Amino acid sequence: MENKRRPGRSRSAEVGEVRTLERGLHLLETLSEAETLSLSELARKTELSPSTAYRLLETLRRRGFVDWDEGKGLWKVGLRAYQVGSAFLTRGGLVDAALPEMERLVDELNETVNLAVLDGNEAVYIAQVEGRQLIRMFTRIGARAPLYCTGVGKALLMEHPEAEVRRILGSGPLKAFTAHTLTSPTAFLKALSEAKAKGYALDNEEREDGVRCIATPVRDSRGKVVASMSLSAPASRVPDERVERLGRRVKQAADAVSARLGWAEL
Amino acid sequence: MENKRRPGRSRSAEVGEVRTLERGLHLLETLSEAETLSLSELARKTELSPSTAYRLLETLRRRGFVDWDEGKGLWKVGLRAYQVGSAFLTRGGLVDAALPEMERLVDELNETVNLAVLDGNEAVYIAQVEGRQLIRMFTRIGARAPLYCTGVGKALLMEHPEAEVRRILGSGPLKAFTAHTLTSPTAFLKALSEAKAKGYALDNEEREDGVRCIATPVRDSRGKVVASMSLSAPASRVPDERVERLGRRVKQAADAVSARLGWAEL
DNA sequence: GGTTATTTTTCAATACACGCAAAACATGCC
DNA sequence: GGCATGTTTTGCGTGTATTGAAAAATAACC
Repeated sequence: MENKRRPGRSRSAEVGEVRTLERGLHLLETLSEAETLSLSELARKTELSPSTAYRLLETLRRRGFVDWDEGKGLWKVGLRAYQVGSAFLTRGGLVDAALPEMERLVDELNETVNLAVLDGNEAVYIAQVEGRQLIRMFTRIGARAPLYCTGVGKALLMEHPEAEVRRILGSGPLKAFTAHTLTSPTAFLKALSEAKAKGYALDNEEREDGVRCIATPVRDSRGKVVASMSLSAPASRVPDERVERLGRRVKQAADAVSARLGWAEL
Repeated sequence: MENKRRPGRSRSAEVGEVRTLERGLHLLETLSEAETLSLSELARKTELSPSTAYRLLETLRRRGFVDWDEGKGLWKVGLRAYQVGSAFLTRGGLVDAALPEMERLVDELNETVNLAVLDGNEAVYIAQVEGRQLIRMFTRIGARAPLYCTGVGKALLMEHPEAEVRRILGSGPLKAFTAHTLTSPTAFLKALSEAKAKGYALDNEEREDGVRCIATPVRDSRGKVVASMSLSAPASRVPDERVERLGRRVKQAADAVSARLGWAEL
């Protein structure tokens, strides 16, 4: 009685294996890995018969997912694929892409990890994985924070030209949250260039007494900084001699997310 | 004897219509247009039976093209779709060629600059550099916009013969987005020929109240219009007396991109 | 102009995607 | 709780849409 449903099940594939669609998607993937390919190359790489590959490509072309270079009979990824794909980032996909790495960081270091994006001249937290330590950070998803006194803020600005950073900061002295807050644009720019040199940004109790953050940028497939990832912890657990190591580790995690998004470093 | 092959041919589709794949792609498109959708909503919108939609989605999910929100059974576009789609940008180098000029424009004028291409009878934004002004445009990368009420749209149509423009516009009155929208094909054609004469197209709050755009075409090495570049700003910052100057400047930037692509004017 | 390598089209056979229907699962409502 | 309504998932037989072989067109090479 226990294997009553076996016969039907074993017949062919698992649920949700529609061969035709899989083949089409495989063609798309293959195309995206190489710049351009001819039909025969594609057929070879995907192990499809040329006629099948041809018809599938033709279907993809009609829908705009691939393009055909009239001149030299080569196929490439099309505009519609780009459009559909770009929905990923705008629909909160960044968080999905980042969460696994963030969780890994938390598992390993047991401190809270945040993800933030730039909005206007503030950082907005869009994801968080909490460490299991008793002490909690207050940052919440959706919360906003100034750029000049947070790790995520610095990391988001790392690639911006100095002139623009100055414009964002404004001219006046910056509001001090703690005794450590950098209140002059010039001091901030100096800290920023140090961060750039090291590859990670440090917030040394600049926003909140007793809290240090280490942050690095996350890039999209074109290398543009679209977010930043930070590790926040009580200053006591981030002594100077540990900063360098943590910085490298956070950078590694952020880079892994960037890689996931298709960024090929250098 | 002459219609010997009829029976076989008329039986079903044109060459290159693989229904299963088309349905899968249609699901992807539908998903990319809405935030997130449930299976039943998707099935309804795509006019597929729930079981079919389910199996196709399951296949897309296995490949990472869509994701499933475990919590509240909703589907969304997945990471692999993004990865595959972004290959579109690294292919002709259009965006690479344009970004530096776009950034220069933004540095100089401090307004948002967009790059769009023609797809069917719509414009699709493929790159954007945001100005540092507080006011934001809503256009997002990957978004689509009508041709008749946007700067980029007009610029894309500038070289098209009148008959074709008419065909694209259709016969009926065009949907009005604002009080300024040109709703008759004839009025639009007049505006278009003015744009042609001046070398740049103006969108005078035709899509959105209070927003003006100035756009010019970008050409490939053969002189064909492959994209258009626009500057968007609050109408208050683009008074009539400044339009001419801005138009020349945007044209200069777009021409520089065309040159980069190998176009030698005249 | 023949030889080889591709891209398209034709065509018949059958594997496969399909939709129905029913089962599992989830919600709400009295 | 139990009954009703809605959605997601599985099972299964049917018929058609997808398939690969092979041939026909096209191009590329020397």
